[in-house]
Amino acid sequence: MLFLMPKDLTRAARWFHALSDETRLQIIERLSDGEQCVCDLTDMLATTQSLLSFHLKTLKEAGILTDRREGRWVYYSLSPEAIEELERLIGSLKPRGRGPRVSLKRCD
Amino acid sequence: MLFLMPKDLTRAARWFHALSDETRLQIIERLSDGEQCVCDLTDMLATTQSLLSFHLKTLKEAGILTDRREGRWVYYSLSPEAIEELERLIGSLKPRGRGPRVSLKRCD
DNA sequence: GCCATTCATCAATGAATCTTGATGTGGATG
DNA sequence: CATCCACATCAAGATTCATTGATGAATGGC
Repeated sequence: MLFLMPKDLTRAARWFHALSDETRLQIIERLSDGEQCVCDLTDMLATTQSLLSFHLKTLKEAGILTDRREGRWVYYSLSPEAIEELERLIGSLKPRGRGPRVSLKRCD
Repeated sequence: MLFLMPKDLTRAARWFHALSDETRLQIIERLSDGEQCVCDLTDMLATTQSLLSFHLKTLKEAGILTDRREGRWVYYSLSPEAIEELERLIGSLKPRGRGPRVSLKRCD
């Protein structure tokens, strides 16, 4: 039986929460082509600067993005490790063929 | 450039939201060994029956679980298709190597 | 130093979500 | 039919989250 430690469960829940917003998914979409500065993301994503900053922070705190300041500008990019981690996680959610397709255990 | 249609973005956000709760992840964990009835899940997961029902509904509406009634009992199980879909989705979030590791575009 | 630009943060509002406890529903049993 | 059991649903309160608008911090140009 799979048994994620509570700490991992918490982390997983946080990750998924970070991904549970359309704007944040759009940000990730944009970043999958490479690094972008906040100013360009603002143009592309039709949000306010303040709101975008909030979403970027959410993704960064979840470990999905990293940022890099260069002069006045801040560039965000995807953290490849995080995405791999997510893939592993999803994999672990998969039904193991082992168990009977239909429960043999009766409840009465 | 990846470009998820808005409808897919919405669906993806809903999926991730369904996975963004520790109790729901525990439910999935339990179900990855096979079908379980609600009564057993209640025992395993230290929640109230009512709350568990709420979370099961959330996962079911997201398309992650299916249910099957048998007499007085209801059995829930993971929907394999949904998990595969999720894997594909995660895959699509991956940074494509194509873009420059560091943005070439200058902002001034 | 002074001002403009880029981005982050804060406070306040409203919306969505979680949680609880009570009630409802459908199946089984007698 | 009456009752019990497994589960779902509902209403109400608590909490978390998204969004807005204003302010703050850091950088660079003058």
